[in-house]
Amino acid sequence: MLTIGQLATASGVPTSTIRFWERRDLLVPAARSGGQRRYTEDALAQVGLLRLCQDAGFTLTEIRQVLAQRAADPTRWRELVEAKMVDVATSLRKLRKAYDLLSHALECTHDDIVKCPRFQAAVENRATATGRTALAG
Amino acid sequence: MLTIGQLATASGVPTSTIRFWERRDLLVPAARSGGQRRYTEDALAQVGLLRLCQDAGFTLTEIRQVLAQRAADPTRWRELVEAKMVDVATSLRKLRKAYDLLSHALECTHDDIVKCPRFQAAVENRATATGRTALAG
DNA sequence: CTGGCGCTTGAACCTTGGTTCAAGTCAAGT
DNA sequence: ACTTGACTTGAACCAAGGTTCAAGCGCCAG
Repeated sequence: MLTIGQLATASGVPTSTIRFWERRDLLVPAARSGGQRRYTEDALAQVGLLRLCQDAGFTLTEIRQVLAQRAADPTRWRELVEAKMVDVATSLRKLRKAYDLLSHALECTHDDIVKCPRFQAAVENRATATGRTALAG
Repeated sequence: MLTIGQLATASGVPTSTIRFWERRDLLVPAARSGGQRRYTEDALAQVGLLRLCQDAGFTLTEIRQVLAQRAADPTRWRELVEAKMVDVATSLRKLRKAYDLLSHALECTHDDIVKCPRFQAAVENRATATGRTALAG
């Protein structure tokens, strides 16, 4: 059995965070020995799962839902995962654009980047995608 | 000349955010007419630049630095941009992994994902990459 | 018995990026 | 003159995801 400190070291997640997650119902309350938490190796996988879910862009609230419905309601679970895949794909596209724009910023010969047509196109693109209504001309 | 409301509509950035950015020295204080801010079309590009920098993952603090050194110190400016490109590339790799893992989660035949070798490999990978020291066996 | 380490708790605090609110000002229209 | 609508300010508030702190407990070594 691991203490919380050992679990923290093994998983790379601070003790403060592990307790925080338990308070937030993301981890089942650990067994106690003399008031102290004791973990099995399984907990390592649980903690790892939480970090991976975070990497995938789930908020803690979403993760709680996913976990709750993991075994209980496979249909709903798949929906949540599929929805998140769409989010991730969107983020990927945005990040790729950002990367291209950064790399262009290094190449760009315009002395002021706000005059660069490529930059202006990107702004324009973003603005139209984000609730702009008036002044469209 | 645009009022702040018109600029907000044109750029897709709320008035509250525009004022916030000005307070944070990310926008030069607008000219005033009877106490009210008045903007030229240039401001539209400035606001757009801010949003694009955010998309690229710069924090507001970083953006302030980048802007401050844009004309003043081209060398330093390139460094900041190059450093951010590295960050973005890292984020891209992580997101791709997350995406693959999500898609695998939908396919996976293991009834509990924490038993799936692919999941365990991902956890292991993440843990070793994140300051793990003890219990490496 | 005393240190000291690692654990416990709840509460307070932190950072980032804003949003909302109260109270007031300004310009235009009728 | 009065109303209306958009604007002004500083201050308070929000959400997420933690971190830090004070005060105290359990247990082992010396």
